[in-house]
Amino acid sequence: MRLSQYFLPVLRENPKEAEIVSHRLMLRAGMVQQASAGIYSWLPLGFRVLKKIEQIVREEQNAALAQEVLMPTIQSADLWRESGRYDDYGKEMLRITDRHERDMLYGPTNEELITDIFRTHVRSYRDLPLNLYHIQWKFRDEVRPRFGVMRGREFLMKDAYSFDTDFEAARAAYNRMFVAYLKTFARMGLTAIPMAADSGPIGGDLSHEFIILADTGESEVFYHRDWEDLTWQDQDIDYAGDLQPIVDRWTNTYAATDEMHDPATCPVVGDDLRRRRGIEVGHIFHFGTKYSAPLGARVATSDGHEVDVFMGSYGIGVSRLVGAVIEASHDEDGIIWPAAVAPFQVGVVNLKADDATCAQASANLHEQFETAGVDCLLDDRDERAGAKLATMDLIGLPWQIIVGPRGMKNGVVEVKERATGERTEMTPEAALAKLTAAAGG
RNA sequence: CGGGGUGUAGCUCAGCCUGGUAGAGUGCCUGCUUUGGGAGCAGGAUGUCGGCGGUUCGAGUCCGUCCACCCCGACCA
Repeated sequence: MRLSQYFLPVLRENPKEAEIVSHRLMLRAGMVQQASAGIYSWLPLGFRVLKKIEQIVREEQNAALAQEVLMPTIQSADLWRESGRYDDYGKEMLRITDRHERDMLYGPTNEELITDIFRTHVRSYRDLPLNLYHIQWKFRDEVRPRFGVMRGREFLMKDAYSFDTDFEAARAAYNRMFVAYLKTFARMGLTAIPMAADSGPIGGDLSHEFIILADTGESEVFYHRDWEDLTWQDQDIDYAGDLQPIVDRWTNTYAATDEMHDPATCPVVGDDLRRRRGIEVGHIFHFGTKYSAPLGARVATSDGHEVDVFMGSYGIGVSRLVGAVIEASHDEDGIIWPAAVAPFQVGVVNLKADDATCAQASANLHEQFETAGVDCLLDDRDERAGAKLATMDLIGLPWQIIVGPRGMKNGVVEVKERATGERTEMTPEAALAKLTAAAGG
């Protein structure tokens, strides 16, 4: 993509409505535009990142034996009356009336709909286990939306729902999602710490929030310092096998949100106990028959009984993650995208647009990256060098190739790694080879 | 939902107290000079001063009312 043709409305100054860093940077980098409070349009750069994150989530859900469906944003109130939640759910639920005066709502969540799908089609234990997920926009009419896309009213979310005949099978389903979440966040370059969460009486120990650490996080978290050395080692997971050992390994070390943390009973003391802020990016929990019972979602067991199906639900805040990644990865010059979610892998900067040698060399590099399947943004605008470099730092592509007349005299370009600022001179061919390899192309 | 605040050019803001021709910086357009970290000079375009009502000879400015947005708290993926 050539920047001269790309819609990237960057701002030099901070819009005043944005307080926290991810919100500021997303507006300045031309990723989103607020449409109204807590509701955003996604511009090309932001949309690319959103889709990258969504795709990673999708791939890991599929790998973990979940199947993708798509449920609507607008739901009928009838199902919610059946589950008893129509009156319970407060003003966060956006209620709508259609032309026939029927009560409708913009879904804040999908337990009712998915349970309806299940009860309509599934009658036997032989059809289980089953896990259905979708990635869809939701709406919660928060009193006070803030933090940009991290706490919007409209947000893109993945939620999965598992169905099992008994608690032990439900635990296995829970474990599959637990491990899938570890893999998902690790792929995005994030360390997400699973923290025991309050699930009420039904869930037992089967409720975890996945929290990434960031100083601007919304909530306070406590954890053993061993977490700082615990990183996910990529490995092939057999989702049909027993995942309990992996889950145990990732739950044995203390970590808790402030609601769950009790200094009186906390097993970690002194320097070992770390206290920081975090952002919740995922939440998984088992809720048993809470919805299956009122909605009549039952299956026949092998011995001919009928049981209310055991369910769990597993959410990931996809649009929130865009902001969360930035909170976790930026500096004073702008965003620093982890490669896996970067909108482009490489930015080629032609410092001098009217220099034939530079123009040729940068255009060649751009074309060769595209041919190699590496997303590349070529800054071919007739701008000052400083402005172009500042823009490139702001939008945070993992690698920059700086092509200028000074280097071209010696046949070299400069390769800059955004995260470290480290610059190396090399020939364009070497730069191409290095970054194509780095991008896994 | 309680408390506080802000709406003036694409963006950041001054002007309002004390009513009298709509401003600055940046961005944008044109030209020239520049060209390795947001350049210099010259010229140019841009506003229903958030909406409605009122007071006044006259309202961006005073009064009323509505709306939008932001911040703190409570609440939440």
